[in-house]
Amino acid sequence: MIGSEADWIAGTVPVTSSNHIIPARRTICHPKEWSDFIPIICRGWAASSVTLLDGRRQILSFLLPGDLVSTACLLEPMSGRTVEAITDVTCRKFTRNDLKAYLFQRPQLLEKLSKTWVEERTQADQLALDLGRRTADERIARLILSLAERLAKRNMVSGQTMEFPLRQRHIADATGLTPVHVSKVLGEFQRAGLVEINRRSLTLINEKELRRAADWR
Amino acid sequence: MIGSEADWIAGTVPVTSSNHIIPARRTICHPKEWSDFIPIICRGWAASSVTLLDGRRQILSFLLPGDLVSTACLLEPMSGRTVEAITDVTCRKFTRNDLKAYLFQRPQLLEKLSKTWVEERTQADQLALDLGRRTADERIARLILSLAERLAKRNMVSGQTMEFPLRQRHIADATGLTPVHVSKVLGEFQRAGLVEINRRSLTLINEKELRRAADWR
DNA sequence: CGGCCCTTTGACGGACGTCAAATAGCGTGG
DNA sequence: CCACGCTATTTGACGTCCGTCAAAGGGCCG
Repeated sequence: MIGSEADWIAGTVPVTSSNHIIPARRTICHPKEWSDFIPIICRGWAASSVTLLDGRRQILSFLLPGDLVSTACLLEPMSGRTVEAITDVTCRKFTRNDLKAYLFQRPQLLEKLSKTWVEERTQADQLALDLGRRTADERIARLILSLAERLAKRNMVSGQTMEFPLRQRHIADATGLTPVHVSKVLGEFQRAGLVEINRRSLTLINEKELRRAADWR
Repeated sequence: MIGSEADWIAGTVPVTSSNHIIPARRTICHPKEWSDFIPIICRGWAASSVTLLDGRRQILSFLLPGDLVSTACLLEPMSGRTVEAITDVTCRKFTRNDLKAYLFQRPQLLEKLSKTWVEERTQADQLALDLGRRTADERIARLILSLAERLAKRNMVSGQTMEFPLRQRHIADATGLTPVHVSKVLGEFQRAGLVEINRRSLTLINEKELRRAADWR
């Protein structure tokens, strides 16, 4: 949990919290039950998503250690999202009211909060751009690079390799593609010597080329 | 500007502001120049979008009278977005610092702000779901319905017909499609008797069926 | 009248989805 | 340890939705 985005809250708030351990594939928050608690991920990976009745699903973000589920729901409850553990997850739940009271007495924390808000908004904008206007290759390459970047900030990368517990259906749901197509693209990436994936770990072999494929910057 | 989302700020804030008139097709805010001013639309339609170097563009939201450009950039500047007038637009620009000072002294306004934040976040989630997981027909139908709903809140619908100044390329950029395909889908919608569009105005002929096409609820 | 942008339409192509079958992992229980 | 059942991954054939390209017509304005 080093250098993560939500340190300013996880580390500093002396507020009632309770710890939980959720096994992989179990849901952490149901779309209805966004009521009074705000979870922060302490260990493991999770996904925050929205789903249609017929099963189509869109992952909005992956949650890594230190991440708040969404800063937008800090002050007001927000519904419709499902948060689901990808690996076994340890999380801590804060009660919203305590957190709110605490925050409103510290303007400089609100400043920090609004910075985080802007970041989150920017992420959302980029997601829309990706889904609306980028090709499958670009989307997947960008997803890998952005995860690598976030993991690096948390010291969760050694050399060029990192833990990578995502299933291809997670990647598919995050990029608006099908698992089959994801498999094909990842296959090409590996055959082209851009990355290597095995046993739940990913290595960036040719980061430069991967960035080119991602149209990165 | 009746019943619009940002009334709580546009109507109540006694803060320095300046009025501007921007002709159609002109840009209101450049991606770089998000510095110190926050525009609110008073009259006309605008679009807020992000673009890639090669010209691919994604519209993130349409701005109607009363709309703030984005609540996320109220307290902190945010860059990367372009705001562009669709019709002639009258807008008012507030200076961020004044607004900030004003808000921080009124906790109940901050509450209101955070409610708006949640709404905006929910919109963003739905946009991602649309772009990632819905068909062209669904996306277009939903866009029309959501605009109709927003216009209705502003008393800008008479009967079932409303001003509708969007060009098909706006719809395309908002839905992640091409203008050509938008034309085909709108053609089908009209031939199927769902809507009628002419001379920059739109009439809902068969709203029920349109909702079905949109998979609306 | 001429130029520009928008819209419509059709033919064609390509990116991605669907379906299906084969293989590989992986955890569980014997 | 093996057997098993489940879930992931891979691969190929095929289909479809949507994009591309091009041409023609319409509306608007100088």
